[in-house]
Amino acid sequence: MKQEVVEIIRKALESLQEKWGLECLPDIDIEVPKNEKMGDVATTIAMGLTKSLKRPPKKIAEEIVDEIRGGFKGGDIFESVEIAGPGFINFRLKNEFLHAGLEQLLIEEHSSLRADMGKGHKVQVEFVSANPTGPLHVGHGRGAAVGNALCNIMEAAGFEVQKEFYINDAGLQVKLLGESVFARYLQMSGYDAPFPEDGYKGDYIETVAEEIIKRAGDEYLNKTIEECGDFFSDYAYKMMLADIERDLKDFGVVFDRWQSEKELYERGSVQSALAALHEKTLLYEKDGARWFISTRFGDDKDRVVVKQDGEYTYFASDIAYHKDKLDRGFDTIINIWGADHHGYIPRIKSVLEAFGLPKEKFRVILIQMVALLRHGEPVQMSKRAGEFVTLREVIDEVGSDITKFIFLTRRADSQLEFDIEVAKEQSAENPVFYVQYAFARISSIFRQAAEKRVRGFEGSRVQDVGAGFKPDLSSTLALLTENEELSLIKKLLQYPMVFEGAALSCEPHRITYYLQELAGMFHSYYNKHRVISDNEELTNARLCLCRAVQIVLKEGLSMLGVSAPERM
RNA sequence: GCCCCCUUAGCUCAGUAGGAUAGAGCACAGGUUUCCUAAACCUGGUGUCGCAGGUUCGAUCCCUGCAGGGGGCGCCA
Repeated sequence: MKQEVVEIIRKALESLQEKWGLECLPDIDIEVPKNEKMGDVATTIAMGLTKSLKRPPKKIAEEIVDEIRGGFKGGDIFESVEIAGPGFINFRLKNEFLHAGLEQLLIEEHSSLRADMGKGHKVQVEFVSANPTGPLHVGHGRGAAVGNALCNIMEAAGFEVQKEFYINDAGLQVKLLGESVFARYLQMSGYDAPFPEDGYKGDYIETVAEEIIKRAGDEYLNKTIEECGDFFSDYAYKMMLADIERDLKDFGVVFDRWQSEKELYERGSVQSALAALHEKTLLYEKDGARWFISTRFGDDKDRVVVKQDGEYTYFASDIAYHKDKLDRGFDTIINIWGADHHGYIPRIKSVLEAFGLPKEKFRVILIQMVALLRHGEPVQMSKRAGEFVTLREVIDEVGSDITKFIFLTRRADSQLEFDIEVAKEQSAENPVFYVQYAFARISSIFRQAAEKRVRGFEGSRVQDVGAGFKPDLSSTLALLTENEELSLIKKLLQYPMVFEGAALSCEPHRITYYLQELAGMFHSYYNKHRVISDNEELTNARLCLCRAVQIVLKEGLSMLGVSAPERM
C-alpha cells in the first residue's frame, strides 16, 4: 500500500521539480491519519517543503494535488485527494485498490508482510547475558522476550541475525559462587564452615552442593578453598548455565551462540585486543595502571584496562569481546542491557569506534525493571537475601506466551508492572487472550465452514482454507463493501508499515499494539456481521477476509514469539 | 556533586524520527446472546500533555531553566 502511494507522490514531485528549481527531492513519508474521517493515508510533504520553496504549505499542496489529479494514474488508486489543515494531503483509497491489496495478501501470505530492509547485512544481537551465578529472574525474562522478538523482526526484515549470550565466567562473581557452594558443601557434610560474607544465599546453592556430594562424596572435605575453588566455581556455574539455558528454551528463546569470557582470555583475545589499541596509541600508563583513552570518542573519562596489581579489569575483556564481534564480520551491533548499565554505553561505544565501527551501527536497548505484583501488591525481591522471583516460577505459574506478550506491551525502556494474578486471569484484562482469541475464533469459523461444506473451504486444516478458491478471488473480494470490512482491510494493509517502523526503531512493542487493535476490530466485526450465511458468494468473501486477518495475526504473534492457537 | 532516563485521563500506558479535534486498555455506569466461541460486542467522559521560557508557519515531541520520581557514578562485576 505504502509503495504505490509514495510512487505516485514521487512522480508528481518529479514533474514539479524543474519548475520549483529543486536540486533533490525530499524523502516522502506517508502516515495514517489519526482520525479515519480525514482519509486513509496522508503526507506532510507540502509542509516539509515550505522551507526550501519559501512558500506557504497550502499553495505547495495545491500544486502537488493538481499534478496527481492531472495524471500519474492517481485515479486508479485514489477515490479522493484533498488538502486539509495546515497543508496535509489526504488520500482516500478506492475499494478496488483495497481489494487488490487483500488479494495479494491472500496469495503471497507472509512474504507480502515482510520487507528486505537488511539486504543480508549481518547483525549481532547480544542479550540476557546474565551472570551464571544463579537462576534467571523476571528482569532477565523481559530482556529475553524483547531480544528474541527483535531478532525475529530483524530476520523478517532481511537481516542475517545472530543471537548471542555472553557468559561472565571469569570474574569475582563466579569465584564467590564457588566459595558459597564450597561452604554449603562443608556445612552439609557436618562441618562448621564460615559462609562468605557476600556469598550467594539462595536455595540453589544447596542444590549444587548436594549434587557435588552425590558425585564426589567427601573428596574435598579436607581441602582448602585455594585447592578446590576452581572446581567448585566451574561445577557450580556450569550447572547454573545449564539451568539458564533450559529456562530460556522453555521460554521459547534459543541462542545461536554462547560466548565465554574465560575463553576470550584463554585464546589470548584480551591481550591482542589491548595490543591493537596500543598500536592505535589509544592506551597510556598512569599511576601504575594502563588506561584506554575513551575520552577521544566522547566518554567523560578515560577507563582503566589493567589495574595497578597487573590484573585486567572487567572492561578489558569487554574490549576483547566487542572487538571479536567486529572481527566476526558483523556490521551492526545491538546490545540489550538492563537499564542499570546505561553508564556503560559511552565506553563500549568508544571501543567500537576505536575499532572502526560507525557510531550509528551500534545500538543499545535498555530494559527497565519489571515490578512484579500479586493482586496489586508488590512482590518483594531481594537477590541478596536469596529471595527473588525467578523466570522459571513465572513461566510455570503464568505460562511463556502470556509472559512474553506482557513483557512486550510496553516500550523496553519504560517500567513495567506485571501482575501475576491478572496475567493468569484469562479475561479481557489480559491482552494476550484477546489477540489469541481472535485467531482461535477465526479457526473456529473455518471449522464451521468445513462442516457446512462451504465451497472452497472444505479443508479442515487452516492452511487449506480457501485454497481451492483462488481463480475467482478478485470478483469475490469485491463483495466486501461494509464499512467494518473496508476498515479491516485497511488495517491489514497497514501492517507492513508498522512492521517497518518496529524494525527501524528496534521497538517490538509497536507490533503488540497493532495486534491488539486488529484483534479489537475483528471482534467488533464478528459481532456485527455474520461470516457464514446463506449467501454463498458473500460467505466466501468474508471467509477470505477472515483468512487474511488470521495471516496477519499469526505473522505478528510469531514476531513476538507468541503462539497462535487454533482452539482455546 | 556530575551524568542519563522518566513525568500524557482516576490507574497502567501508546502517541508512528515537529503536524490536523492528543489516543487505547483497565476501572466506573448501562445495555447486547433463538445466531460462526459472551475469553466477545455496543453506548456513555474525563486531559493547564509536570512548570516556565525559547526555536518554528506549527511543539506532547527539539533547546534552556526549574520541580518531582527512578537509575548510574569505583583500578567492583
